[in-house]
Amino acid sequence: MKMVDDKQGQRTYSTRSLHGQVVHELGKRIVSGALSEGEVLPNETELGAEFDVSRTALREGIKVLTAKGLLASRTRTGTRVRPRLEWNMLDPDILAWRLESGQTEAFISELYEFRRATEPMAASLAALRATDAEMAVMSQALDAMAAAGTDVQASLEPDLLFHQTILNASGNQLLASLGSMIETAFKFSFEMCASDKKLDAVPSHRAVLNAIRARDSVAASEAMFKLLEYSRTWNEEVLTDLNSKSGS
Amino acid sequence: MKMVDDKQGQRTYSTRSLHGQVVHELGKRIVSGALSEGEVLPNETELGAEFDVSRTALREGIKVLTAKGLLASRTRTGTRVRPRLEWNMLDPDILAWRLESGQTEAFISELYEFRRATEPMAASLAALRATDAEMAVMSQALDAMAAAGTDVQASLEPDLLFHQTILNASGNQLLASLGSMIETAFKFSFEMCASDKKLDAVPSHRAVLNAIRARDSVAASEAMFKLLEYSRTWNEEVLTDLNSKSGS
DNA sequence: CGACGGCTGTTAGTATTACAATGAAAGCGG
DNA sequence: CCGCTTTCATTGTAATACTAACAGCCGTCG
Repeated sequence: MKMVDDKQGQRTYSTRSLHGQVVHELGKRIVSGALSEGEVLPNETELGAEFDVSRTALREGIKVLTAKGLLASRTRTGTRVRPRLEWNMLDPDILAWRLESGQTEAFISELYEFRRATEPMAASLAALRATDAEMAVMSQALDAMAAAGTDVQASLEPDLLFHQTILNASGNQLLASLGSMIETAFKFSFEMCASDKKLDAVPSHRAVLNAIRARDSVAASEAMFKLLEYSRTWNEEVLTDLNSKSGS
Repeated sequence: MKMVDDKQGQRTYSTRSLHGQVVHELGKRIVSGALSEGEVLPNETELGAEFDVSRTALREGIKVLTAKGLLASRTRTGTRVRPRLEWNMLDPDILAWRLESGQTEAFISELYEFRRATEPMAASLAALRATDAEMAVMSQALDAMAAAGTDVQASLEPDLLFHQTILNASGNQLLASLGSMIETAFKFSFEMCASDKKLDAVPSHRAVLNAIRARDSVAASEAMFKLLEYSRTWNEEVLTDLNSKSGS
């Protein structure tokens, strides 16, 4: 029997390899602000020594972060952290790092703003374009959520599947790649679920599915909007509960 | 005197370096479908020979594409193209490659769907949060557009600035990083602008700015929505014109 | 006969070394 | 003070050697 201690998620980059470790360690430092915008990193040999990896492995790691918009290298000048505005904030790894690196509340609020903009649109498109197979998947996911009852943890996986399927069913590849964003939001909920606050997400999800089945794009959009408002409210209540408990 | 034939844009990865060339060449092949999902690439020595670069440079290129979700490497099995669903479709480079690689019409339509979801939201948030400085920038951009008149090309740069500033003013970093998406859409308009169809984008933009100035988030959202519909209609008309001209 | 388990070879991963190219900054000449 | 040259630290590229992982083969054993 094998324990999987490192829940991988959609993370594009595994932490197994050496350059992968460099990516995640440096990535977290940058996103958390330990390395601030414009700051120049030590040169490659020094940095390699610090991480105890060869220059090769280090450079591969740097290239990955460059691809995500976090770093920029130039000869003679060195490698420096690019301004936050130029980062690819929707990159799955960056989302994960932001979640792990403080400012959680503000970040979650950003996520919900973004979801409120995009997911209703996805639902409305899904109402027009979803295939029978996709609706079947959504239906099964809904059943699994119902079976999980008030066990928030157990219901998160089918919940994610439900949302991802809607995104895919929108027929818009840009919307479809927002799955990683939702997953990040769920990772947060997962940590919050110690609370005794009850959440019955099934009805709001069912409303969305029904609207899609009825090919009613307006209703689908509205139902999804309500779902998100409901979910956000729950998250905020749990959060304020936690804060009041820890406060003095 | 030097000609800059390769207009750089926001492109995260320059094509100057060798591994950069590998990134763009392989990236285009994958996005265009010349390399299809699941396909395994030749091994690193062979592929290096094909591009006439060392294994080092090739690997750095591959790492970049892996970071964007296009590739995945495993020992013994080799490097293979990941399924489209797992690509980071909002990555600036991937957007650019999609634009260059056929299916343009469908892609543009996706872009507009996405913009219709996000930009009205950004405008409504900007109405609540924009600083005086940001509104000043928007105002100047608007003036520049007006000065450009019906010269679509000249008006694109301030137009982009206008939209980017709204995204930034939303105070939401996720929304802010959609600038690259708008830029891609504009790159397309740029190519279309040979048309004799006239477009006066200034009034619709002014309406957005006025709503933001008035701190009216609902009006800002609606004005942005109308702006996008107007712009989309223009693009489609130009496109059908072109098609009817080239079609026998 | 079928399932299991070790062996083998291919492939990516890492390390080391050496050298090339770049371009910022110091130095120099006018 | 300006503009040209030279310097040289830093990233970029290459070549080579070795390590680690692991899919698939093959032989053994139940």
